[in-house]
Amino acid sequence: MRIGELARAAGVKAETIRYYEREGVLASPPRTQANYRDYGPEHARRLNFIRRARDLGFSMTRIRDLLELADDRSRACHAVDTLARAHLCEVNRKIADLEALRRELRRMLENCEQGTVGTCLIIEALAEGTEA
Amino acid sequence: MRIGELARAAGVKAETIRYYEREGVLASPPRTQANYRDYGPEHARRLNFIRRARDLGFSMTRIRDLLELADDRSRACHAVDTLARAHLCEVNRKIADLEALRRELRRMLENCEQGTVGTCLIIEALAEGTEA
DNA sequence: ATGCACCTTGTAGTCGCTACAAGGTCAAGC
DNA sequence: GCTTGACCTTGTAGCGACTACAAGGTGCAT
Repeated sequence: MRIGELARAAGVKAETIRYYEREGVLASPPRTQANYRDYGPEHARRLNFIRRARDLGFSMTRIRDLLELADDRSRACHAVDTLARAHLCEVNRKIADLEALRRELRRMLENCEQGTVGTCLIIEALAEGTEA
Repeated sequence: MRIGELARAAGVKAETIRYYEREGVLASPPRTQANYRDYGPEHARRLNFIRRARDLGFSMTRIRDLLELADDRSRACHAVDTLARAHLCEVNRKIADLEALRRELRRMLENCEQGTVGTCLIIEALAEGTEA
């Protein structure tokens, strides 16, 4: 698979893929005789992971971290444990925040259906509550 | 409340707050006689909202959008409906992705407790599945 | 053999901050 | 009264994660 095809499949620009390679989160693929990058399904899966994780607000550093967890089959258990636990914390917080936001969006939609706009409490949904 | 105090309360730098003001997502507060910005609890709530939304991977444009939903009490119902529906979609997708990631992190932690590291399927958790 | 879509590297620009410089404000302590 | 030091002001420059563009090579179709 050439870079353009992979880019379309993952919904990113070819430049972004080359950027990920430079940054070391996506392995350099083999090259064709014409020096074109030649990707396999493994690359596609990894790229999808990176995109989704970025979309969820994880930094490149965090993602590098998660990928190391995924790659290092020989890592000691307590290291895996510590890392995974930290990530789980962040994930839980994000889910809680998103659920609060979802509740409020749904409430607004219900009000709308009944013709009463009512007050919008989107800000309040994320203003305090789940954090700290 | 002065800018430093607000910054500490929200966990951001004072520069970030001034940046949000320049960008028009946070209203210009009144000034003291010494020309210092003077914030109230309303500003704090809005700033918290912006921070959490950014952390959840929403762009400034999306946030501007959501804040307009919150601010415009006189908006027509079908406009609210369309906007809220689009946001709800994105929120649902993010929650689904995070839940997949959480399942996999939890599974790894369980394996760890039993001393068997096993294979890490973090990438697979986000590689395909919920999207499209 | 000549378009045309695609690839290559490299550099510069954008977005969302973040750090730093140069200077003004003000309460506390001498 | 005067200095010290924590805070504020504006402005400009840098960073992380892309994104766009330039200048040129590749390869298949007509």
